[in-house]
Amino acid sequence: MEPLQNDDPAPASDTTEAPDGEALGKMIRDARKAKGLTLEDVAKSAGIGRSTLSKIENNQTNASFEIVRRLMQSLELETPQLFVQSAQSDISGRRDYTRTGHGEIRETPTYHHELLCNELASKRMLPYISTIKARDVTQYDSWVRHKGEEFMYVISGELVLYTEHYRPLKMQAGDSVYYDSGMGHGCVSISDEDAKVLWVSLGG
Amino acid sequence: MEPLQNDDPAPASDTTEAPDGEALGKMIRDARKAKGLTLEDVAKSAGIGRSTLSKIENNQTNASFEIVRRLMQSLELETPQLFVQSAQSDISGRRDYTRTGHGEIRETPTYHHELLCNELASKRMLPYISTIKARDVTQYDSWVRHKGEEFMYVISGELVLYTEHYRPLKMQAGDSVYYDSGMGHGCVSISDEDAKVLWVSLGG
DNA sequence: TTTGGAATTCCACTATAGGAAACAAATCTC
DNA sequence: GAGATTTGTTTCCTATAGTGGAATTCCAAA
Repeated sequence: MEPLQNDDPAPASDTTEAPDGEALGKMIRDARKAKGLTLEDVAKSAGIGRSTLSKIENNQTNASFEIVRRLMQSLELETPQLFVQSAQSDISGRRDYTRTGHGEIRETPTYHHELLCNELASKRMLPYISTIKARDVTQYDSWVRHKGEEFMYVISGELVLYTEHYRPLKMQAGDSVYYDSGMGHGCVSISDEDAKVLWVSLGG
Repeated sequence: MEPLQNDDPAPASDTTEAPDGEALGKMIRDARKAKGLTLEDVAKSAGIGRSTLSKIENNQTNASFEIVRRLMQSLELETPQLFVQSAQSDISGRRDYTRTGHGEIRETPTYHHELLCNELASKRMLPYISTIKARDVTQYDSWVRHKGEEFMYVISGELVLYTEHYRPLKMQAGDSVYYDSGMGHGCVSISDEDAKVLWVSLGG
């Protein structure tokens, strides 16, 4: 399995094999870090000792299957916002969230993101649904850039997609758009209800 | 939102929670039997002792991750298959509201595809909307394989996604799933209305 | 039934996984 | 800045995973 920050174009092997000793530790550490959890947090959640977890992450031990299984559960069951951290590596310029303690992630006043898959390390596309607060224009002058491509589909609501190179695009439920996400982009809801948007992002 | 796999309140033993060795041993044994191999064959191939393998298959030991990994390789089991019952499945999806248990149907439909972007040559992802004819089961015995990954989001209707390696997955509007499209897959609408599905496909 | 290969159990033994606690290194308070 | 607190690493030590070998049971075919 690949690290969480899979910037690389990936070998696209269709058969995923179990991570070898080295990859396993890194994968677990990445996942934990991505959620802002401490060794103790995860260890306790998985019902193991934090020293054990430390050794596993550093590949100093050959963990039992049961332990690995519990760790996977613990790391994937928590908050679904795991992706925010991993996607952050692609975003240059601005963070759209602020971290509090213990893996909780506070969304911005404007956006609320919800990841649509887990086991990010093994996936190349990143699908998520964003709720865009109604008529919130607090960030409409700043946009996001992250190398790669992005597909967007409006589930509900009405919004305007602002981009760096094109004129703003008014969109309604059912509309969709495909663009290079290296180009600055951002959304503003223009109706009274929050807009719900499905995004599928592909890193460059 | 909850993971799709967790929508089955009833038998936690089989679906969601790790059957704690029970399933692991059985899975390995089944795989071995399916190939007509003896304990010795597999043990030697995986570089472990016969007695060890016997214990693992009978859930009399908590095997190490490394051992399980080697067994997997020997038996040509892929990670998703291995973890499908213990950890999160590789088919990971989310639903946006609760509902009751699901049936298991293995049928396929007729599709009508609608591309959501043009200039395909310059794009890596392929987004399109498919209308799946209501209760059309004409192709129930054939599925599609194409190297790469695929994300699917149900816009409306009710359908079952059946795949080569996993149990059929009942899905409703708002549900989504991410899977390796090299694995055989197909859909069938199970309600009276045509199902509308958004697909984003990424070639290998 | 007999028979021969396959599977399970038992045994003594070694290596090590995993936990507790000590330790170190940051980070936070006042 | 000193002390307290938190996070991660590194000792130990015990429990057990994993081993080959041999005895025993299982099981299907002759």
